[in-house]
Amino acid sequence: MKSYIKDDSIVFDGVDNLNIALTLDCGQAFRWAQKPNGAWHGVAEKRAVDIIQDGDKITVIGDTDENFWQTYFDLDRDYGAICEKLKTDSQLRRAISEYGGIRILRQNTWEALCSFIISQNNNIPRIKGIIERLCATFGDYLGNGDFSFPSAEVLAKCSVDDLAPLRSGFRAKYIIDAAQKVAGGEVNLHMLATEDMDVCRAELIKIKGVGAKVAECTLLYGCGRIEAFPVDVWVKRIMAEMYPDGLPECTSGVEGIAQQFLFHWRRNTEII
DNA sequence: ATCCAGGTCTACC
DNA sequence: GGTAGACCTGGA
Repeated sequence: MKSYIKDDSIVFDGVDNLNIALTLDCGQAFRWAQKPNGAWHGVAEKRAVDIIQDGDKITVIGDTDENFWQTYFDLDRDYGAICEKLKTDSQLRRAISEYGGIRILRQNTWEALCSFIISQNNNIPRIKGIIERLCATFGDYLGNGDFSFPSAEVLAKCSVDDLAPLRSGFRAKYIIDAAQKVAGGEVNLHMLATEDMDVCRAELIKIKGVGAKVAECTLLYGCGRIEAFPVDVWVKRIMAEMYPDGLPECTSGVEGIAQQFLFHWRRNTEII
């Protein structure tokens, strides 16, 4: 793969194992939407961009920080090798044959934590709406109708009443507790990329409204921890139906990537 | 109207 | 230590 800057865009040419539509619209990020012209528009941290895919060529329009987007799309990880290993299992082989272009995004940790707190006992359209209102109300205006994701410091100063416009329901108090603990240093997000997984889980669960599932999603989508394994109702079904004796050995160390393929396959396939 | 949505907290065994 | 029930909101 090579990458280069052209005007206000970055071009990644020769990208393997990346399907932009699948990756941006598979429930791991909530701020991307496809425009009528086919481009994917969204904001990551303070960067509002359009993204276009043409075969193995990805163009990021509106930003020129190659390193940021290379990391965001996890382009330094060898998904080809990981998928080969996972295909040892026949059911994963089927899932990968249909959803092989999904990559795990390396999103900002706070943004992922906050987003998955909002996701609990909720549905995707409403999750997106709440996050949109969160950014529009408390984020910085970036122009063209886009807003940055608000910092923990800003939200730590808010009350439950301040968050009323979000219509996030009982989750408002959880967002504030997370913001206060992160901004105040009681919860250290920086350690989550490298510390022992059980230490990381314990750190995140200090936050009210963060249980095993949200903690695991934060580690997987917000810290690059591909060994994290979020278990929700769908994954519970998968485990009961397909892996009653536990995950196959080939998923060891990359459980989160395996989970993403299986989750998507199970949700989108009628017949088991 | 009633149920449900990529869960978690609380109360009680 | 483990598990029913409640929980904001809005679309089906």
